Amino acid sequence: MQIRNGKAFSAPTLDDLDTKLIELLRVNGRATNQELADRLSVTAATVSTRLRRMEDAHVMRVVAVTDFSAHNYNVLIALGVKVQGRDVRQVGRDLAKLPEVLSVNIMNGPHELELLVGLHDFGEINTLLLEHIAAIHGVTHISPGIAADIVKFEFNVVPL
Amino acid sequence: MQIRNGKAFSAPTLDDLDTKLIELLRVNGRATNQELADRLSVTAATVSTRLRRMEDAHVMRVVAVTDFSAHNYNVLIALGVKVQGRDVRQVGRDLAKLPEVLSVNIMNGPHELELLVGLHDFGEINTLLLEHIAAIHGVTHISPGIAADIVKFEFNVVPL
DNA sequence: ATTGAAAGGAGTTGGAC
DNA sequence: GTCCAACTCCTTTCAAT
Repeated sequence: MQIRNGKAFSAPTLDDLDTKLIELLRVNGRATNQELADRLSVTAATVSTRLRRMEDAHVMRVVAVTDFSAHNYNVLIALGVKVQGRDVRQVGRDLAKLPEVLSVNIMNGPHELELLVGLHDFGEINTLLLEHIAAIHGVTHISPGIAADIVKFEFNVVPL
Repeated sequence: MQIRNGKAFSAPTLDDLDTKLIELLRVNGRATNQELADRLSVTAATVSTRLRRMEDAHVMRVVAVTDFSAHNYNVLIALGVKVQGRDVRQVGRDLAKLPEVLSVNIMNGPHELELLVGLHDFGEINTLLLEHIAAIHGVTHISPGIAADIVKFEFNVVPL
């Protein structure tokens, strides 16, 4: 359970049909209601109702995703960031606004924040670190150099 | 440039219209072609052509994403994993198959792999660590306990 | 909660610019 | 590459079960 708009909010239970709809939309988010209906042996009207219900309940959303190459992100780097004198979460949100920053995790470790950043080339690393990240209030230390490669990036599970 | 099906493959350049279409589909992936067309002052036929072209070129995809709560992932944990005697990438792929594992990054640091895992509750942590992760060939050490919280999880940039 | 039918709306294709 | 127009197909609504 979570709080949304100041009210307690429970996600409705997903039955078999809901789950199967999500599964199909994961493969093709622009499949027509009719196509989904045919595949699951229900009517398009039912699909329409179910999808609306899930979207309204913020259980599922259909969105466009793009390839790394479409953004020309050829270099992927993980960064540890130390924070002092400011709320960690707030610093994290500031960092998250940078377009190069793909993910921001708050950690209980030597570095309060851990970032995954995408760059067009290695030449950008200094600009990014010095001008963009180090410039943010509260950031006291950056540990770069730990090049990362992504094996799995589960975009199907996101906070909405 | 990348290699796909044994052939050199260059993503087509995205012009203004393509970019704006993606932007709109990021907000609502099930917007109708007509709606997109109206907003961008072109015809639905043009939108149809552009979307097909981008999907065929694997530049963009529209997919369903679900909320953490829909999966009942209430606990989020980052894990460092040490690997010995086996290819790191291969171990990473094995770990990626576990449903709890949301992301797998290959790192050049003390831990060769870094995972982000989702759990239904803290009680699951022992099962996950001992029975699922430690059981994978090549895994020699796990550093748990660094609880994580996600500020940003950029699902809009994924390998397709 | 699902259905069926009907009316309005949307998608695609081919030909012209 | 975009548009127009026509045809086909889809979406939504509402009464009924």
